[in-house]
Amino acid sequence: MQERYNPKDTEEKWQKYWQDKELFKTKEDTTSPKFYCLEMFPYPSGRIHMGHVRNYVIGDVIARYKRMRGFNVLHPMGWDAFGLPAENAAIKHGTHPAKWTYENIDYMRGQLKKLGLSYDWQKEIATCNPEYYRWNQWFFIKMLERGLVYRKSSLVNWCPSCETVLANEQVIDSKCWRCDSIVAQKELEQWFLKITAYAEELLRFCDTLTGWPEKVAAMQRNWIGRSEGVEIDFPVAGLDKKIRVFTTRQDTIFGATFLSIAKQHPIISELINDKDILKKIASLSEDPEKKEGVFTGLCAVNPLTGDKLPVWAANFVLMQYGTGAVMAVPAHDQRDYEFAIKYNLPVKVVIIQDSRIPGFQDSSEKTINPSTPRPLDPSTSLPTTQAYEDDGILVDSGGFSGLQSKEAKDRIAQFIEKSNLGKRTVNYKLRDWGISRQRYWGTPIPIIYCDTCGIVPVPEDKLPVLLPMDITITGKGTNPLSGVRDFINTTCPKCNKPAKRETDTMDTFVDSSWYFLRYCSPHVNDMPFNSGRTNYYMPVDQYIGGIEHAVLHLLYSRFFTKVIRDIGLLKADEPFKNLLTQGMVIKEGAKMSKSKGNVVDPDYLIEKYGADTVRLFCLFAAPPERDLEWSDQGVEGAYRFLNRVWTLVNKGLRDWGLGIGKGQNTNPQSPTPNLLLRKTHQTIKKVTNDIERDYHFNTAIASLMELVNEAAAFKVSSDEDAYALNLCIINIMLLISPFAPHFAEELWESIGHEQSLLTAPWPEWDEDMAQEEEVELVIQVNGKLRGRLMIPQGLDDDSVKERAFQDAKVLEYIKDKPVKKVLVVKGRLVNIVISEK
RNA sequence: GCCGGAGUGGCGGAAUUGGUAGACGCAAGGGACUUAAAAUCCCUCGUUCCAAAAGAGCGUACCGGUUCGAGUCCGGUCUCCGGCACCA
Repeated sequence: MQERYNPKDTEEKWQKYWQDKELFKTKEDTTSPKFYCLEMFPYPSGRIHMGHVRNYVIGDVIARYKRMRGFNVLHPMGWDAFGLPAENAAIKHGTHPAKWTYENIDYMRGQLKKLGLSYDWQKEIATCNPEYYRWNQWFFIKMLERGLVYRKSSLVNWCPSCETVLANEQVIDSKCWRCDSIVAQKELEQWFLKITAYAEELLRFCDTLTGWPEKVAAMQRNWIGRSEGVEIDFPVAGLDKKIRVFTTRQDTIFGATFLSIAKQHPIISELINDKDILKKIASLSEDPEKKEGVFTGLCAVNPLTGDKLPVWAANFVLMQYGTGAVMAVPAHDQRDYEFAIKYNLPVKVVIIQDSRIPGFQDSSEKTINPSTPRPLDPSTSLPTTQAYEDDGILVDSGGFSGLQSKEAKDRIAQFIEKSNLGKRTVNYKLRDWGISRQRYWGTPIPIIYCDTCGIVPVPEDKLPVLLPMDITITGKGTNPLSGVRDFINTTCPKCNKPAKRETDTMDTFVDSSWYFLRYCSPHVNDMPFNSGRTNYYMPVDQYIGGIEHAVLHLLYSRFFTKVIRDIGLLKADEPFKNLLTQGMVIKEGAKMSKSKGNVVDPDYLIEKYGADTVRLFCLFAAPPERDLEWSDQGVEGAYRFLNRVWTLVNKGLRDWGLGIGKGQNTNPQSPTPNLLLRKTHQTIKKVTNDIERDYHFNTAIASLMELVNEAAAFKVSSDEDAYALNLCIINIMLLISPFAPHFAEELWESIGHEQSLLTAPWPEWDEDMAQEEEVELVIQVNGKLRGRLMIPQGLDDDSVKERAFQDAKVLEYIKDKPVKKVLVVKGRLVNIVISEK
């Protein structure tokens, strides 16, 4: 063993060893308990960053730990390899996207290997490989057969910089998720996946995701956005036409004073001829801050009151949600209220506050502003400046007056259904997933357009539709594929006449929606995956990745899993049993980014300190779910720690013959076990429990540091001492191995092992050995700490009290004051309660 | 506005079931070794009172409550972070 710790040599040596001996190869048996450990695969952008390092190190520790615990671990890695940056690089540097992508993959694979990550590289996949993306096409056709795919023209989110469409989930704050450009709206023909068909199940199963952070499940529920209400028909006055509205507040229907409809509502083009009005409607503001409307000239009839209500086109009514029309109740909806004030429309109060409703507060002293007509404050009957949106008691509502909102909702819904005026409905905010992308570097959508037969899917046996490699990408104009004649021109599979191919490619989120299934059997060619093997490994036991995919990738994957289950290939209902969303790596309080100039280069760090130091720092500086503040000095600290362990082992080898089987426990029945031995057992227990308890590696490593500190201070003066220290150091090696694997292997070998440490089981602790014989007892007087003393473990309460009352300092506090009560918490403290006077 | 989460030394963070607040590490200060420096090792390190020690007081964003006892539980307030937001 070398005198000095030399990470570079050590790490290269063991990486080669692991590879040569195929130690990370997945076992093909399906009898032992399995553990599927998965980290979100990266986009091959060129080089890995610290966020990747943290993500993959966390996963690697879990995989290594579970292997030592005897699980059959599947721990794969691959590449989310289709995507726009490859095309941008092609435009900028004149390379082919495929070449650029595969070169990046090669470089990044090397980087991951240098981190000592224990992947089974034989399971590696890249989504841009035809062997992979043909199954995207296959799933697309299967979904088409099941009615889960359709094509329609609609307003879509258009990113002018990426020159492509984005799904709703991919628009963040009106900006493109990838490049932050402001997203525009554009009318386009698109292919959609009917994720809404699974809205109810996706929502319901959120409750079963107990291994997920509550936050992520909440975000998904929020995104799906279920709301119950009724659809009601409002006849158009004087015409045989109806406007159907959706509302969740049917209890306020008697307070409706007008209707608001979306400016794209079909009734506008159908019934309105006045060019002036049409023009005004068309030029309504797009700004969501400003409420604007135009009176259409139409009137509708409230089916419950018979009142005539003016119909307004309003810019804040969304055509995509509900029916594109709403009944406006300004007294009880803030938006309608503001709109009514602006256009001088009537306000009618039909709900008043109910003192029986929890949260009711009597507010009799309200400021009165009599200048403009306002609805009445429901509790004071005085004018107010806001709509009253809470539940309450119905007034002025015909036969429903006097009911509470909750009951009124039910009764009015019943009445509407019975009278054939409408029906109860459920609406979701979730919309179908538009997957067409007007780009080259993605999966071709397997569709053919035939003048005779129309839209024809490519037959299964003609898959894959290969992405042509012979292209030029200019970045100007349309999709590069539309210029490739050999690709576009084909024959119709039905009638054999000349036909054209679809030139759009799929959203790359399709690729990542099922890759975790492919990993289970990445080399099968007749199916997307082997069901037997996949059913054995699925669901993923631990999934690890960034919170940014809380809705996007995680929702799409859940959807795909359910569809594939319904196709009959999979048993699992949900893909990811446990989810860990790791925090960001930040420096100087901000996310690392090139523009801020605060990036840390993993290659440089590995070169300088070695991968084990980088791994250890990432794990020690914060628990995995929290943000990690990068600290160069913290890295030094991790490096120092490894050096201290190295020195400890070196000294042992030199001074007292550290090695396998060194020393005998000369007195195994000794009534006072060696203190170092006890600390060793306590540390095994602590490290194991910290890993099992939400992967709190930071405290696990802290306790290892404590043990190392004690071992370093320990003086060997007998055979028993040597035995204890020997056992302690061997356990340090085992316990540190998931965190700093090369380092542990090197030490393991240095004490005489011929087999890799990877074949060793995780150590177990002996509860008796870990037990303290004496514990420190804290004595409190009236809850304040007044003394400490050592007592034997398990001393009975009466003796504990007796000893507490022998403590001189404690007696001084008590003096002659009467003792009211004495409380004993076993093994911890005594609290003596006395009267103050 | 609604829904999550957080607030503890100079810093990152511990405190697992209501029971010794500040483990472990970083930084800082002092010392040893050295011609010197680096590395390494040892000591100090929440704050106030006191020359110091001993000791005592205060202290987990703020106010209050429950309890023998609260960083932890309850009610309210403030601040910060994340998500959603004309979704009828």
